[in-house]
Amino acid sequence: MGGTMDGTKQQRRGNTRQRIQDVALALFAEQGYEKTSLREIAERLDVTKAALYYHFKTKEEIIVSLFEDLTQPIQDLIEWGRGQPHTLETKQEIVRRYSRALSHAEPLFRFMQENQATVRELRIGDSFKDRMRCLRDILLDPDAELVDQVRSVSALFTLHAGMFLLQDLDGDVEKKRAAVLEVALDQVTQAHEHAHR
Amino acid sequence: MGGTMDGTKQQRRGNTRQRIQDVALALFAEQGYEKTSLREIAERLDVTKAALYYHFKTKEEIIVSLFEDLTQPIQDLIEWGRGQPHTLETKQEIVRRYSRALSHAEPLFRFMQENQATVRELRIGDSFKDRMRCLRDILLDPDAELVDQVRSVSALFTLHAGMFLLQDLDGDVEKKRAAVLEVALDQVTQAHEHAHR
Amino acid sequence: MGGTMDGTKQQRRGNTRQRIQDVALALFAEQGYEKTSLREIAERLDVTKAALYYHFKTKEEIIVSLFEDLTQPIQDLIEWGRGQPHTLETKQEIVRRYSRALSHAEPLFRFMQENQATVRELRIGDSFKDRMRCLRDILLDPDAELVDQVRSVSALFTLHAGMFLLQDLDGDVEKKRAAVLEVALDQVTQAHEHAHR
Amino acid sequence: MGGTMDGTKQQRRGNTRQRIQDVALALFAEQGYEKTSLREIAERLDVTKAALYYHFKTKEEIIVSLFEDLTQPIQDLIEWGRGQPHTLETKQEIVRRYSRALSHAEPLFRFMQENQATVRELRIGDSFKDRMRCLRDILLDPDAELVDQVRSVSALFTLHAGMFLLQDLDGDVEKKRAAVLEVALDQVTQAHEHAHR
DNA sequence: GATGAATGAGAATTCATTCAT
DNA sequence: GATGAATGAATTCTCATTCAT
Repeated sequence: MGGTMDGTKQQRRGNTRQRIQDVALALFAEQGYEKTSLREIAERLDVTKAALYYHFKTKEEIIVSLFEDLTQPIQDLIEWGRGQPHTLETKQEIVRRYSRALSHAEPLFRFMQENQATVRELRIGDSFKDRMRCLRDILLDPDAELVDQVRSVSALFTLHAGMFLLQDLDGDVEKKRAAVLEVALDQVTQAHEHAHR
Repeated sequence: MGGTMDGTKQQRRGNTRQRIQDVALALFAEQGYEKTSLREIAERLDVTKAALYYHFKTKEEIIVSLFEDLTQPIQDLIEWGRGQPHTLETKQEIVRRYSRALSHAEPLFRFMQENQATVRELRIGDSFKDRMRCLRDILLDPDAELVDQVRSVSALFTLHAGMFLLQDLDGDVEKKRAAVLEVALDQVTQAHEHAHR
Repeated sequence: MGGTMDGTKQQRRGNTRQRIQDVALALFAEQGYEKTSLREIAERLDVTKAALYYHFKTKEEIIVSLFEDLTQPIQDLIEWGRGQPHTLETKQEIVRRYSRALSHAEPLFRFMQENQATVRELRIGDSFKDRMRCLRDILLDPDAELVDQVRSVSALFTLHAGMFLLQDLDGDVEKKRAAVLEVALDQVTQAHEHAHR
Repeated sequence: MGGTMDGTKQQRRGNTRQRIQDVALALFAEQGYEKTSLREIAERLDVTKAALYYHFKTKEEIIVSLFEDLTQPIQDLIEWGRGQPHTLETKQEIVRRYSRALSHAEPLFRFMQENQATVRELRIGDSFKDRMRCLRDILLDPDAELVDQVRSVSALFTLHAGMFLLQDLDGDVEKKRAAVLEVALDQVTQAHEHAHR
């Protein structure tokens, strides 16, 4: 009984963990981590609080699991970037791929962006900082002028902030994303060329 | 009334209100608004929680008062900007003054930056968004290309993020600030020139 | 069925019940009954909590089963004692046998000793008290002086407490046990002789 | 207003802390520490749980405060004992005074006796063990035979156990206490004389 | 013989807030 | 200008227990 041969099999039972993650991320991103109680998450899923604890040992583990699951592409990107030469092309490709990676894990990144104070206290804080530092170090020429270093970092940050900052600007989402990417590429290019003149 | 002409203005009889604000801001910026309890603030000041309530009606009022007291310069800047023509010089001056204003109220801005999720729920959320929008509208040419709009917004954001992002880059604080300012000016200039060609 | 003649008696197919009892007793004795959760027991055995419920209907049933399995020798001792005349020899033999019985079920008795408050609420509480009373009544001459009654009870208690109290006294375990036994015998003897003078 | 000139002044307000201690001790002794919830204590006092937290930072602090307040006499006794020569008279006096001290803090000691597993995990566990060791070391001749050492320790334990063990023996409480004391004195005397022959 | 998933009850603790003094 | 005492509502988390599979 149940499941039959249609595709509902995998969404019937055994998807609770996934559902918890989805709802939690939505609420964390909307209201912040501290303001979101487990009661609220449980209610939205129509399960008991204790059910959450069956799947995650603590509240923190929920956010940690989200972070780990959703930032894998960025981890991969860093791995890839490390193996490449520090050419302009590499840098541009990093920026392009990062832009794409961000857009996939958007709610998570909005959450991290908007809850830095919280994130700092959580275990993910450090992993996240590490990754940002790695990316930065790939984009940066350590002996470039300070101004160009700022330009590189600013590129990353423009990507980060882009989506959220432009929300109330009118225009098509895809176009805005493209514009943000272009500005970031520009900054990275300026920084690189200036440094290698 | 009060203050007389003797210069005791800022210490008056009992500067507790001020001290509460200072400690609260430090803690809010460090740990976030929700994670900072009134107990903690009171303990640091060596007064009771009830004493806080003599000076502020609610916890929110503390942060609101900080916001109002510390963002006056930015309010003034917006006022000034609105009266100016939309020339490149104006835009550059806005960026310069904004950079200076930010550096004065740094902890508050770090707090707002890092606790957006919280801020959104608080009364200050809207005032803050309004002001950001105003600044943006001064820097922006509404009919500029999207890319240039992004560049302008990115300038603001670079300023905002600058201080925090560059913390673990070595180098003198003042120099870093100057570099950040230069990048921001650059972006605004590019945006403007591109649009007015 | 089961057991056959091959000597596998104690490991049969699946000795889980026994393993649960062992682990539970160890944990109960170490941390107390309330502080030991079924989760902990299950984890140590590398089974699920639900598996425990296959073997025992409730948590209490685990401790009850331990009590019943491990105190059989004492039950027997009481039975035996009741059929004997109230001579000094009988009393001394009771003390000797009791000492031996205790040393076999040591962890259980330590548990009962150290968790009296808990035991009192459990079903075993009364059985235990009954048995202690029986033993006492065999050792006691009801019309002896109060002091001698105390001496008899104290003998029992010295045995009980002996092991644990002397833990941090240096010396060989067997010797300490013998010394404890000697003191207990002494008390019982004094009580008896004093009463029958 | 309030208090007038009768003696009710000090029981009106400001005795809550004391009342919490009283009720808590009664419940801890009756049901054990873990089985007694703060809700229960609060309900008996007709205050909220939060009120308990105004007076004690944690549940553990309640029991710690009881321990510290009620065992002062024993602490004093140890101090006194240390300054005395190791004569039989000293030892007997220790036993006498200890008996008296115990009878004052009876519920606490019953609690500690019956919740050793719990006590061991709490901070008081060690202080308590230390004190017992001190007392033991005053009563003990370190080079006495093992049997006599057991006898000394058994004396202490007889005192401890006395009250509780004899509860269901009929007879006047004071008389029972006297009998227990006599047995304990006897043991200490035997141990001493045997050792100094 | 056992698991995976869940529940309902309850625990300790924390918080912003109030108010008589 | 401030305190001491308290509250009510919420929070995270744990536990014994159940049951379909």
